Amino acid sequence: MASLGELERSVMELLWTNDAALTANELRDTLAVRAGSSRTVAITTMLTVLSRLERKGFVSRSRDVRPHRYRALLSREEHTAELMHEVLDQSTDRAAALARFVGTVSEGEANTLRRLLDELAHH
Amino acid sequence: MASLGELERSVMELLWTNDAALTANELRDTLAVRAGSSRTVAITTMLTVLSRLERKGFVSRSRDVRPHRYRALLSREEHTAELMHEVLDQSTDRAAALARFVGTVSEGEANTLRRLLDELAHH
DNA sequence: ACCGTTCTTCTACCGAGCGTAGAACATTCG
DNA sequence: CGAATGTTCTACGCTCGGTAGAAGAACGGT
Repeated sequence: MASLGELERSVMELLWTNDAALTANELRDTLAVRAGSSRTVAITTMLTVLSRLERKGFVSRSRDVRPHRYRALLSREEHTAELMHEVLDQSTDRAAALARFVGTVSEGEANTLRRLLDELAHH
Repeated sequence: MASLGELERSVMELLWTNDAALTANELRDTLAVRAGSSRTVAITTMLTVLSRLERKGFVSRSRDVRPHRYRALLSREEHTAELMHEVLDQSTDRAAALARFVGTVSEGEANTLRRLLDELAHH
């Protein structure tokens, strides 16, 4: 389960909230603004992080344009769902784990799940 | 989200499948047997790992007996459920994330979820 | 075609976390 | 008490993530 560092995570957050593919400089600047200049990194730092994210399979890079543009390979929701599956896969008794999980969700979230499963049943 | 290393994880696996509280030596020996002697660590290594797991809040240690005995604070299923919640908490749109999750679950698991939610509704 | 500017890659350092275990200290038992 | 057993202290090496400079590549204007 490839994990993310703090800066890597911040970058993914930006990519997840921006549908368009962004450049390293756009990401760098947006990050600086969003985090109140407490997060102003060198452009090379941003590029290193993006390369690592690419290697880990979190972002894709358009090499045919200059400057290169990056975007998230999965949406934030897809990513979350994937992580939930990975976590669940570590369990030996999936049903038991699901039971614990369901047992600790809020009433509202339980209803959300019921509705989702209902829709699923009706294709 | 405190994460676990490979050896730490192996130790937790042993503790999760053993209801009784175990000693460092018992864990060391069991580990050696289970992993076909490819995983024979020094007893001090085991003790270090257990101390770290204690600090991280994964195991409790009985200091009043000698040798000390260790056991998992959460069951494997509780741990899995907790991780699922942590993952879900990282999402901005929980319902959307749940939708993705439910959408990628097997038919059998969907039925398990329906049954669990049903039981939940009937207190 | 040239040169300055912009962009990318290469290389490297640091700190933290984990696997690893020896040395030294503490406790128990015969 | 002394030997055996158990625990803590300290420390080293490795990998990973944050960080960025130096060097190389490509572009844009004249």
